[in-house]
Amino acid sequence: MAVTLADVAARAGVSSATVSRVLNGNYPVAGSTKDRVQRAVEELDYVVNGQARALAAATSDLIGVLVNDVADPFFGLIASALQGEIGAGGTQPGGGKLAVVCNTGGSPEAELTYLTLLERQRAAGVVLTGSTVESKAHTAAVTARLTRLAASGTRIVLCGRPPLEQAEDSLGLITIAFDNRGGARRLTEHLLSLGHRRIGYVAGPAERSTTRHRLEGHREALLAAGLGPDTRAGANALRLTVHGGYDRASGYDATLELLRRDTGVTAIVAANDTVALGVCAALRDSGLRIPGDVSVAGFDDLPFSVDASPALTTVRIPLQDAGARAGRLVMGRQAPPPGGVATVATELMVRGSTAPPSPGRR
Amino acid sequence: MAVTLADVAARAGVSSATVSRVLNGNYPVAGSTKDRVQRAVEELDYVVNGQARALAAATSDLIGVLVNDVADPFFGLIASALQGEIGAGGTQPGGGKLAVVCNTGGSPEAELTYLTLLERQRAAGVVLTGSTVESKAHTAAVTARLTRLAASGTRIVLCGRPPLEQAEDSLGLITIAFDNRGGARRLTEHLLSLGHRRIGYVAGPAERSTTRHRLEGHREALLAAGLGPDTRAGANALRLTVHGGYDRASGYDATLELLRRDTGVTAIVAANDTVALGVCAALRDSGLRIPGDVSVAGFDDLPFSVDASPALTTVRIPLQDAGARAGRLVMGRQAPPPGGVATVATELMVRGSTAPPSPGRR
DNA sequence: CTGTTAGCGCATTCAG
DNA sequence: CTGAATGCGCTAACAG
Repeated sequence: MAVTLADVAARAGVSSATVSRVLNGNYPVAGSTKDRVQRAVEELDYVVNGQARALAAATSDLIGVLVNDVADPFFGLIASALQGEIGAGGTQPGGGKLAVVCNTGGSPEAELTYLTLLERQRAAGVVLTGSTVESKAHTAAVTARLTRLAASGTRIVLCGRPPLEQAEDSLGLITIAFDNRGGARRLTEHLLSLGHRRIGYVAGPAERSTTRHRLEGHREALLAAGLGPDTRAGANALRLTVHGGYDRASGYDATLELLRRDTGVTAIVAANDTVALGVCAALRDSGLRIPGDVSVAGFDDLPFSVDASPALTTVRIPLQDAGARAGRLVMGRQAPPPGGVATVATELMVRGSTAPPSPGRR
Repeated sequence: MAVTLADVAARAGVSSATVSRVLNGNYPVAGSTKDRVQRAVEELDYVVNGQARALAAATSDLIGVLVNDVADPFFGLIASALQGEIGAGGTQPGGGKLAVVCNTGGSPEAELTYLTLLERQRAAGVVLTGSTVESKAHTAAVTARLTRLAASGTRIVLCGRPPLEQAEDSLGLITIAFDNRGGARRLTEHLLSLGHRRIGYVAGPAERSTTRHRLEGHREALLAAGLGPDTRAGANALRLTVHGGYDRASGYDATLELLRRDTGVTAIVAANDTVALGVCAALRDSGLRIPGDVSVAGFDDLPFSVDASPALTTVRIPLQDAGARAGRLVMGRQAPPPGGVATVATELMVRGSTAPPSPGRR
C-alpha cells in the first residue's frame, strides 16, 4: 500500500520519530540526518497521513465553512477570501488548512447535520456565514452544537450573522456582524430624499435574521420620515412588502405581485442584488422603465451590480474583507474584537437605478 | 476530553466492539443490546471520531473539489450540484461525505499543493473542475499526482476539463468534458448568419484549455464561412482577438483595446458571460448601443445572463447536471461512461444582445 | 541530537 | 451474537 513513516525511516536509516521531527520541524535535528530523511521522503514520494497525524496529535487540518448557497457570489466572495487566509502556507508545516465548504441551502436541518459531520472530523475551526433561521428551537440546537465544538477546542466564527447572545462570553465565540439595519435605513432614506413615497419592498425569507434586519432598517427610515404605520403612506408601505427567496425568480414574481397591489409604486427595494435583477426584469417586462418609471435598489453590491443597466444603487458590504478577517480569526492569527463582536459598516452606493419619481406617476 | 467509544461501551455495559458494530450497522447485533447502546450514545452525546475511524478502516469522508474560483457562479453551480449528491445521506452510516472545496485561483502551483493536501487527507475522491493550464510540465505533474491518488484508491473525476490522454485507461480516470468547441462554433455561425464580418473576440487566459477550445470553435466557424486566415476578413479577425482573464474587468479593458484596433467592429464574442458583462459596460461607456451598434455574446449561460439588458446571447452549459453527475461518479454510484469520457452538449441561446449589424457601421 | 515506548480512537480479526 | 486482542500511521513524552 501507501508508503509510511516507517518506510521512510528504514530507508534513511533512522527512527520514525526522527522522521516525524524533520517533517514537522518542531524539534532540533542534525543537518546531515535531516538531509538524509528529506532525500528518503522524496525518493519514496512520501506523503504524511493526515488522519493518523490528527489522531496522534489531536489536531486537524480542516476548517468548516457553512454557507447558504455556494452558487451565490455573496458566499463565494466570503469563502474565497477566507480560503486565501487559511490556505496560506501550503504544504509547509503549520500552514495550509483545508476549507470544507458545506452548502446548507438555508436548511436548518442541513446546518445541524453539517455541524455534526464537522464535529466528527474534529475540525480545527468552523465558520458560519450568512443569515440564520430565527427559530427558538433551531437557535437552541445550534448553540448546543457550538457549545460542544467550542468545548473540544474548535474555534468558532460567525460571519454575516448576528451574535449568539447566550454563547458569546462563555464560549469565546467570535462574531463579525454586518450592519444590515443601518445600510437598509440609509438606502431608504436615500429614496425618501429623492421624493419617493410609495416604496415597494421585496424582502427575503421571513424567518431569516438578515431579512429582518434589513426590513427593520427600512421601516426605521420610514418612521423617521413621519411615515409610521399609523399614517396613510406608512400603512401603504406595509402593504407593499412581499417576502420571497434570495434569488432572482423571487424578485421577478414579487414585483409582479407588487404591481398588482399598487400600480403606482415609484421605487422598489430588493432583499439583495440578485433579487434586484429579478425586479428589474419584471419591471421591464411590464413595460416600465428604470429609473424613469420606477427606481430600483439592491443590497450587497455584488460585482455584477455595477454592470447592470442601469447600474444598481445598492449597499456595499465589504465581503472580501469580512471573509479574510473571519479566516484570520478562525486560524487564531488575529486577536478577537473586544466583546467578541465586530460590526462591519455598510456603505450606500448611489448609481443609476434610482432617481426622483417622475411627476406623472407620483 | 471528548467522549469515546469506550465511554459509550462502559455506559451500555458492552464491549467497544459491539458499540462499533451498532454504529456501523454492518454486523448482526441483538435488538436489546442495540437499544442499550443507542441510548448510551444519546445520553453521552457521542460523536464518532472520523479520523480514528478513517485510520482504522482505511476509508475517508472527504471528497476534494478543485475549482479555479469559488466566487465565480460557474464553479458555484457545479460545486453546489455536486455537493447535493455526495452530501446526501447526512449522518447515516455510508452516506454523507464532505466536500473540501479548494480554490486554486487558476494557479498550477496551488492545484498541485491542494492535490498533495488531499492525498494527505486520504480523500475518498477528487474532482477537478474547469479549465486546466496547458503546459507540458504542469500536465505531467498533475498526471503524476493523480496516478498516485488513483493507485491508493481515490476516485478521480474531471469535470469541464479535457481528458488526460495518458491516464484514462490505466487509472480508470473519468472525464466529463464540455463541448466548448462546438458551442463556440455555433455561436460564431449565428453571428455570421446575421451578417457580421468584423467580429472581435475577447478570449480568456492564453494557456487555458477552455480558452483554446472556444477560440478554435470560433475560428472553425470563420473558416467554414470562407473567412480563413488567408482572406482579408479572416486576417482581420485574427487581429481582433484579445486575451484576458475570465473576469469582468478583462472584458472591459479588452473591449476598449478592440475599439482602438478597429472602430468598426459590429460584434464581440466574450470568453464567458462575466467577461461579456464587462464588454457591454465598455461599449456603453464608449457611447455604443447593444445590439444596435455592436452585438455581444457570452458563454456559459449563467443565471444573470438572462437578466442583462439586453439579455445576453450565449452558449448554455448544463453545469448543474454536470456537477451532479460528477458527484455520482466520484461516489461510485453511477457507472462511468464508455471509454471513461463523456462529452456534454452545449446549446446556443439566442437573446437580445445579438442582431444584424446596422447598415451604417458595416 | 536521537531511539524507544506508548498510546490517539476506532474497526476488525479471531475466539467463544 | 459478543468480547478480547491487534494494529491502522503517527506524535509525544521519556530516556539516553
